[in-house]
Amino acid sequence: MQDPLAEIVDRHARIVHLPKGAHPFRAGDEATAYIIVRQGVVRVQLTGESGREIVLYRVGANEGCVLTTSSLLSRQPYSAEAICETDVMALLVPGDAFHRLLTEDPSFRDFVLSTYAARVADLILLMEETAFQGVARRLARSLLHRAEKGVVSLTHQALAVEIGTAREVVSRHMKEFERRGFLKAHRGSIEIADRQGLEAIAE
Amino acid sequence: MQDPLAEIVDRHARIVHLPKGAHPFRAGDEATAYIIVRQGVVRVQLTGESGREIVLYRVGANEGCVLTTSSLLSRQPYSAEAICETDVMALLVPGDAFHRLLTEDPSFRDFVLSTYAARVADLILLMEETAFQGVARRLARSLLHRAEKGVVSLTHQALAVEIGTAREVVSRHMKEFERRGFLKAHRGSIEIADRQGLEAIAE
DNA sequence: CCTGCCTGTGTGACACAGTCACTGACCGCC
DNA sequence: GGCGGTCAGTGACTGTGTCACACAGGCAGG
Repeated sequence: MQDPLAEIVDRHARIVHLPKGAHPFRAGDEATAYIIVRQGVVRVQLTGESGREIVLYRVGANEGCVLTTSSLLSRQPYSAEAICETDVMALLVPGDAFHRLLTEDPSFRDFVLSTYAARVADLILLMEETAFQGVARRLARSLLHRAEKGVVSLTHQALAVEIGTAREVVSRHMKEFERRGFLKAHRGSIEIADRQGLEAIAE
Repeated sequence: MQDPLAEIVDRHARIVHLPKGAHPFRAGDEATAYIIVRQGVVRVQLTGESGREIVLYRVGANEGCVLTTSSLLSRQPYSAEAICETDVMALLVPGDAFHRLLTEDPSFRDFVLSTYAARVADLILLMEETAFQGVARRLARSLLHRAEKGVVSLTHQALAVEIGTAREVVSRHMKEFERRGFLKAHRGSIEIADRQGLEAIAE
């Protein structure tokens, strides 16, 4: 977010601090304010009746949230939940100010619209992956994407939520990946041993 | 779309007529104009590598298309394709005029934003259904939703695309629904015999 | 009228994915 | 060292998707 926008928003927003693990909103809540994350990361995910979950997208520093925009504009309750993956500092722009700024402030409008456009494309991509691609491929991609210095510090359960499947399914594929020498498993983390092998699975 | 908007749009748009079956856009195309359907229905759907398809949403009379908005704003190519389900009359607002109107014209902006908000919620709902719900339930809902006077004039293949599964899977469930007396099958259409039975499956 | 041909539907065999119930392995803490 | 909690592995079973093919209805041309 550019500085001129920051000034304007600051005049209408209040700052909130949320600890890691907090829920900025849950499915069924009414949207009351537009959220702009200044520091930290918020994850937005769906939960099915069976308890299975899937990550829709993340909101990082100086980004807004599509679902919040949508809920504010349509005055419908949220259909997903948000979880702070780290401690988060965020700006809340109350609903009426949000509507006013959208009308009156071109830079605020650009900000909202640009986050919207990017996320819609992401959602369609996610749809395509979950609907048409196998678990092995999605898992390999997720591992490559979330690796830092060759290590992915996530549990099987967390990876399952990441790609929208069940933990057991992830465990089975991990076992197979390990057997093929693509990675080494540890408790709570995965060490990538053959990046190219995984890339071949991910295409 | 209200009349004042119509006037303004008319000054910047050109009218196109598309026959049933035409493709307003395909995956990979660049968005060049905002589309507003005036008459008819356009279906927007994804196609996987296997050839399997899933309907994302439909654009009816006096509605705009989220994917077009997203593509125009982010200047990314389309990730899905559009198909005219009927003969269609539509307005095309060229990209530059779209951006200008978005800035200058409040009613055009409201129009674009309101279709956006509604569709995002739809997409999330679709995501939830395909990710977490069984085929029987989705199929029952689709049948109930698309029934006109107790008849659904769609082939098994078309129903499969509707809910994002394979034709054979639909055929199997239909057989089971028929066995249970919920419906009677004909070639190219289905007659609903026990609405409440289907509603029980759909929950 | 018979013959193809095209579209729509039925089906069996199989692979993959998701669920359930349970076991065992590792970790930190008392 | 024992205990409880989290993390991972496994087998059995069900549901879903894919493939290959058979069959049925309708339509067109000879």
